[in-house]
Amino acid sequence: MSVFSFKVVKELGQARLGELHTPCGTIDTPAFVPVGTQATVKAVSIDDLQKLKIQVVLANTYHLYLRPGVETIECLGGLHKMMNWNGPMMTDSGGYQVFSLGWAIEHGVGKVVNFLADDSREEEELKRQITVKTKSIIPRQKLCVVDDEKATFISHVDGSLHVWTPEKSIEIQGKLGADLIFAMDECTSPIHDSDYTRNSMYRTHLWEERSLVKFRKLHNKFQEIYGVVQGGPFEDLRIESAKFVADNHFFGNGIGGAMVTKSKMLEVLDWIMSILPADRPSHLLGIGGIDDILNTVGYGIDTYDCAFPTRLARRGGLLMLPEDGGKLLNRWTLNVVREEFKNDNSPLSQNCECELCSGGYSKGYLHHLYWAKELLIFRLTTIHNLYVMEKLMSEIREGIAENKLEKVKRKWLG
RNA sequence: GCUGGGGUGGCGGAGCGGACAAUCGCACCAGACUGUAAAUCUGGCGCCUCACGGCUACCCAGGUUCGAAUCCUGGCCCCAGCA
Repeated sequence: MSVFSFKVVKELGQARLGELHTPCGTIDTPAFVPVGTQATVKAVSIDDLQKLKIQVVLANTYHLYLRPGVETIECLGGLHKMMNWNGPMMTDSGGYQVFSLGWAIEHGVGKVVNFLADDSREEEELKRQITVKTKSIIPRQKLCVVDDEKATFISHVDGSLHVWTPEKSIEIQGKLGADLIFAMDECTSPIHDSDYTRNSMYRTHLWEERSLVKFRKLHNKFQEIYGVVQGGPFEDLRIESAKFVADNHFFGNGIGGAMVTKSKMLEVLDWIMSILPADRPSHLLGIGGIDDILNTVGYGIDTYDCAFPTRLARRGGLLMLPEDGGKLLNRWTLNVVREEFKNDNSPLSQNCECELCSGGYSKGYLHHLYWAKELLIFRLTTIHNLYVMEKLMSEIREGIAENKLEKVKRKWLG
């Protein structure tokens, strides 16, 4: 029997409570996966992560390949040992960097387009907005170009050129040694049209086949691989891509790519989740807004990774529990950077039990730490935001277990 | 006292006759952030106005000029070197 397995413990509608078994431990799902791109969740220690009951972290293959380099990581005993994390781990394939270092720079957009993200406008209006936006973009030097064979990166570290292929990604992911790895894909831009997205999707499928071939050749029993569904916001493409992932022998279903808007994301999940094998774990790549998670667990998503909560923390954005006034309207965020907190002697929360909130730190002090660029702010706020994310996930799990997921959703979404 | 240099928006510091409400930093204010080029990025930042636009400004007082932060005269102040 494989050391890997995924067991659905309980279903509530399409939402499910699961156990994702890996050689490094079991992940209770639904779970949030903090992002530790460079083999560290920025600003916090492994001890911090363990106290926060973080179950699994995700690192980035491309970043680690550039620095410190694969050989060094092997010298240091592999990714787990190097970063002193003995729990389950994921690595991304580098496919997202085709977008973030390529299309995102060229198109001047994020994956969920900020100028479209807040509502569900008419299709025509969306297209018009995209056209307007596209015309206003100032071209900048992108750091990745892509063709069917490969992605070619200009290193953001030193400007050197790097050819990136599915085989290379899988080989390196094998050497890094994360438990759960991803097939190489191309993440497209929200601004790409259906023609580009279609061609890109076929390219991704070829890359995923190549990833699988390489992965099987490695005969590594201590890793499992996820496929990735692409297809942008287009129904026919998403369905075709979901079928592709379903038909290939992946351990898990990854769902990636341009969601364009929050409401489109739900449509996408609606199209694909019934196609993807339900006995596999499903991972929604790069999504981790509180509303996004609450709105998508009901489609059967098991794991989420996202840089947002930890990045937000470093910018002074503190996620707020519903008990402390966190709601959709304020994006569950309190920004201690703002002047109104300068002389605020009150603690952030009476309900949160994280190190920041239980440690007697006032909002005014956090405001000061931020502006004084004191490093403590990063650790405290990151711990807090991860605590809130974990609280959210544990309440979701409890909600599914006790048939009260709707109540949990109402509590958080308001 | 002599010689030389200088006084510009909260600060530092450009500009040296029109394109200057004044480059650029810093500081400050606001917004963004979703598989982390991210302790980052984008705006704003004299006064009035949602805006078009208007008003007051480059130590002070005069002057030259169609036009002055920029040139001239006088004053006040600062810095460096020499006595």
